[in-house]
Amino acid sequence: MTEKTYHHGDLKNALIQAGIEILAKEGVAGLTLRKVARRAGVSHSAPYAHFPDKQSLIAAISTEGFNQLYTLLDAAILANTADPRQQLIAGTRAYTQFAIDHTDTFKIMFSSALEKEKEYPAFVEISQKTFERVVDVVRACQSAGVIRPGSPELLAVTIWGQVHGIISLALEGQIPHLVLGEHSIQEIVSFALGQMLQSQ
Amino acid sequence: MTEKTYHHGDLKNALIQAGIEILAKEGVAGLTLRKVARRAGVSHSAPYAHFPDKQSLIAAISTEGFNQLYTLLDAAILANTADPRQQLIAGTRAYTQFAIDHTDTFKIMFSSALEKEKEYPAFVEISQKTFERVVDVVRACQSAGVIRPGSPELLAVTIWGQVHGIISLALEGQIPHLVLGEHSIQEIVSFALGQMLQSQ
DNA sequence: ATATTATCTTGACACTGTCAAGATTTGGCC
DNA sequence: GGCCAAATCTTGACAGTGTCAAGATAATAT
Repeated sequence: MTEKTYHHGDLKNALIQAGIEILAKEGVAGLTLRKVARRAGVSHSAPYAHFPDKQSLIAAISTEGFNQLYTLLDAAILANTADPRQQLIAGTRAYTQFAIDHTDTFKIMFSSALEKEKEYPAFVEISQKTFERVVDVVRACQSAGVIRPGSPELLAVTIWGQVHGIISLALEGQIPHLVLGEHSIQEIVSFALGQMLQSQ
Repeated sequence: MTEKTYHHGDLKNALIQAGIEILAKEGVAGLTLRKVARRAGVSHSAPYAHFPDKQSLIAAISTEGFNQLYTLLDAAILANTADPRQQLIAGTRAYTQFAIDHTDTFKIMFSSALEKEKEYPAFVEISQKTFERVVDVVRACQSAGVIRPGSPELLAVTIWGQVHGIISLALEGQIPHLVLGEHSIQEIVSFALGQMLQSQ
């Protein structure tokens, strides 16, 4: 339903989709406005009818990435409503898996929008919503005595930061073979989270 | 001693320096080979006598960034030889401060070299050396009973990952105002580290 | 049905990374 | 010292990029 349409269809979504595909196949460096247009079967400046500039397309792609991430995260959390600790573990696992499965989308989500980030309300919204979901779980963990009292937002930043940091270092090849040779990313993240929960 | 030299001098270092300056003033997006050449007072393709391509220049800039980071980190550690826990705290603080003071250099160090990273031995070396320094401190902490036994490399990844992750999220504007409004990055990192040490 | 608007194409511009060819300088070697 | 080879730098070119202006085409509203 996104490609049949005659002279134009919902190009906007087609462009976002094309961008995600290029990202997956050619990486961040291969993501070009003209290439996206080509892949969507449209002239090189057609995208300007839908996005004021490249940054804006990237923001849309990032937003879509966050939507997918949120969906996965939410599903993982909902699948473990009985046990807050398990919600945190499953959520973390989902987050990590998303980064592994969509490496370059993940990279662009957390790198390019930059300071102009606030100019894209949809991005800000889903980004905050995602964070809020983490805070929810932290609160549940606090109620269950799994995490000690204190600002759930601050604690969420702490936990999210650790998971995010380990993933980032791994994706950039910064984790030495000594470690990555013996443990998968999931294992390292899981170990770190376990350590963190132990201190509560 | 880097600029007097007649027709050419040690252009290589001048280019690296120019790159760092541009990074500081115009950000990652503003870092252009031709701009670097211009700033070094040289023609647009002069850099090719010293770097095979742009990636290589970026690798050199990143390497220099790591050298500076290592120096700061090492100084912080050496200033607290009496107390391993304090070494970890001071090292973390130095790392964080470097990221704050040289945001775009920090970003490029951990983002662009990418998979080709292994093609730049100097980068790999200082990068590993820096990590080893963290491992050293972790070992000292273990000896002092500040950190529990276990693979110091894995524990180092855990700690470094957390610090790095919080910094990354902060630099990308991903930490909500609820948190960043009340605490500085240094405070958040410090809080996280304190939490981590408590679990040992 | 016509006029307005949204969408898309074509063509251009400055800028980028990169390469080839030539000029200039340096250093080693007689 | 003077010459030759290598290193260094300049000039000019190329394809590719993001972006904009002008025009063509389709959809929508009246």
